[in-house]
Amino acid sequence: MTISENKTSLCSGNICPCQEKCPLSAALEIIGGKWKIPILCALYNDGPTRYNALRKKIKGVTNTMLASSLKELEADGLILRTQYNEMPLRVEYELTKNTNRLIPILGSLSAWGKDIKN
Amino acid sequence: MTISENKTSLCSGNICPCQEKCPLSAALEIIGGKWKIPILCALYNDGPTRYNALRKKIKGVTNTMLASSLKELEADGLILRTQYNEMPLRVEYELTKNTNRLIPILGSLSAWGKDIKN
DNA sequence: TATAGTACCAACCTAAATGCTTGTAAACTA
DNA sequence: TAGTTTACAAGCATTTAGGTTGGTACTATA
Repeated sequence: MTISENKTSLCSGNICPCQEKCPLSAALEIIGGKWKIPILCALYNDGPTRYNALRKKIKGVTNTMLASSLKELEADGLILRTQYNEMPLRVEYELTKNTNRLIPILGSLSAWGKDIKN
Repeated sequence: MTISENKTSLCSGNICPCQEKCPLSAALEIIGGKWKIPILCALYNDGPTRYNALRKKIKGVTNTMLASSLKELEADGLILRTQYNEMPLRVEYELTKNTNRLIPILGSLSAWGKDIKN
């Protein structure tokens, strides 16, 4: 019945639609939400950036959303938080190596999203 | 001030974080939501599939969600709906060419999502 | 002492996404 | 003619994401 073809697996062994989390859905959840991509893009474009500088660059974001999104991105290993105990306090955020491997994939997605509009 | 480097642009001209929609965010919105990826995976794995077959394969999906997700995917050009006026009515859904170009990108995302867990 | 800057947190509320239940049309089948 | 199957749709409830407001702790500078 089921013919085993040499297709690219989207779920690495598990067949989607899966009950347990597949890595694809996991990845999309990590970068999902309204502010994650703008944050990643800002850090990608400008390198290490301070909290308030991010607030100014990302139009419309609130303290609540920026702080919680940064926390989640840090917990997921996508960004690195470095605190300098100066006065006043300085905190810088930057992309990690994991995220740099993600960038070209997002680039492809962006190109696909551009094409599909035509 | 701004040094023009030869980085991959994620937003094709516009600099994220952007006020207007960038193609990357557009792409993520199209494939976002709880059921879009399971639907695409099911159609990718099994080819043209009927409505009720999708319901059985995708565990936990409701009629409301399946019907509305299919409609959105069709409106966005990701799936093709074909109706056969037999008795009883038969409707089949399948991926379009646009979606087939998306598959390898999702494969990369999946691989990245798998790696990041370690 | 007063003011201002930095990096956040917490409580509350709204709006959007998702879920549940029931209903319907069309056409065969017994 | 009643029942069955298929592919949905409408209405309402619930859950979750996101937004608003206001505040904290620390320290420097005037």
